[in-house]
Amino acid sequence: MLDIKRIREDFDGVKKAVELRGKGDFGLEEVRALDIKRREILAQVEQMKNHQKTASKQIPVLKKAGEDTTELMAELKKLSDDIKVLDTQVGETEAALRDALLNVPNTPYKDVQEGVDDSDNVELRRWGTPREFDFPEKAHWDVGEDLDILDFERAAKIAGARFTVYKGAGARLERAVINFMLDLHTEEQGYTEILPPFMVNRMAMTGTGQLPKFEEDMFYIPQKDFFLIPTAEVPVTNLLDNEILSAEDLPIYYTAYTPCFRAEAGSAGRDTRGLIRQHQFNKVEMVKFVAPETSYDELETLTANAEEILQKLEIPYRVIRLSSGDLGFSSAMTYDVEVWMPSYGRYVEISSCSNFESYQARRANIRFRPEEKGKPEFVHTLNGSGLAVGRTVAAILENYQQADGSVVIPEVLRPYMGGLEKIEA
RNA sequence: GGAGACGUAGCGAAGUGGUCAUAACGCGCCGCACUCGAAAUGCGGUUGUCCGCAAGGGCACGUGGGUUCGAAUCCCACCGUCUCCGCCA
Repeated sequence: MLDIKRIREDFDGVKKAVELRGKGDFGLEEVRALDIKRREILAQVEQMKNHQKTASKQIPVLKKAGEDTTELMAELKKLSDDIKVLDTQVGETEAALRDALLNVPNTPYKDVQEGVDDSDNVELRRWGTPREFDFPEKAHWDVGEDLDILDFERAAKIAGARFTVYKGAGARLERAVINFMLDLHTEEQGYTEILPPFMVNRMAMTGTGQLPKFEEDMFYIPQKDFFLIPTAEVPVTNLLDNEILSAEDLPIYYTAYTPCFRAEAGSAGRDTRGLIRQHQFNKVEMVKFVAPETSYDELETLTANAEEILQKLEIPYRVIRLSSGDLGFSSAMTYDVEVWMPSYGRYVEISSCSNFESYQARRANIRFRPEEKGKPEFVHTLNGSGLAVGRTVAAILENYQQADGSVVIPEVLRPYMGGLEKIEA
């Protein structure tokens, strides 16, 4: 969430920045009103508490001196009741303020171009050249089914639409991709591997910004008030919630493989075939906790770390910067990495790398001490997919397919496939 | 799931209704003194947050309620940890 002091001191600036996202009102006026109300009541009740405290301490003294305290106690009883009423008001106002604040999105970074939606996104660079096929290329779901390594029909029997069963070399390919990505991040890029819970509580979901606004996108376990994680970002970022790190601890780089669960409410009819949009998919995620002044440099290296995977897999991609209107709720700036998908005839998102600045850190209360004895400050958090595994497998199946229906295994993955060079029917 | 114990500063731990919570005591850490230097010793310092221009004040003893003039202390609920039993991979 945003700093209430910043909203207090630069209301118009914040309002203008938030409105770059379009999509109407974010309740900033309400935030301002609640903030004022809260401070008014607070000043009053704190003064009363001070009196209550001082007077209460007199009671044992007076009693010892043999004086009658009945009258004083009656007076303080009245004061105590009044304080309770005001305290309740403070609590309610504070809760309302926090709720309102949680619904205000992050302000876009200065480099983010103003825009309405994804049509205003800016392409920054391309890598590789899309392959020219000398045969009619197939979509990955056909490649997979023809090779008997993907089974969407049987997945539908046991679960429903938007699920996949991987089989044989397909299952192994998925696992190979996961291991390849994790090894690259941990052995060459300096990340520490985390294997977190796949379910989290409400507080964690609020810390990274999925709640309260996007509850309908999540799978929920009412029995325990748990949510299935929509991304490893949630458990891994919240790992450090309510902690104060020392300056030497930073930067912290974590990477984690997890399945991800998304209800995909509101995307009925979109990407209904294949691996692109599933209720459950695998992803390797990178998460960074860094000092504020370094966070935009860290975003560049984070994105480069994701790109390196596609370079090593030798699959063409491009990098775009999201416009203010396409930016995620908690993000200040986001680069998407998009992989070339022959069946789509275009680039498809495979990674999203974002700098959240202090927005998540403030929600999750993740701080560090810039100087030994100094005041704690909020860290900056970043994360990026490195990469979406199902989409990577889809891209491999499409980009590496052969005229005879087989699929050549990218060289870097062969050690993870027991030396297998090609998947054949 | 059943029974019990516990949750106070970085750690250990005291406090069981009042004028003890920047919280006894111990350890750790930082500074100073002593020393050529170190150890030992001595002295001092070691939470965060909110309101306020400031002076100053409020809050926090796992979390949330309740009782009371006053709660770390009494009561209720929840969360977590540990032990035993049951079940289970």
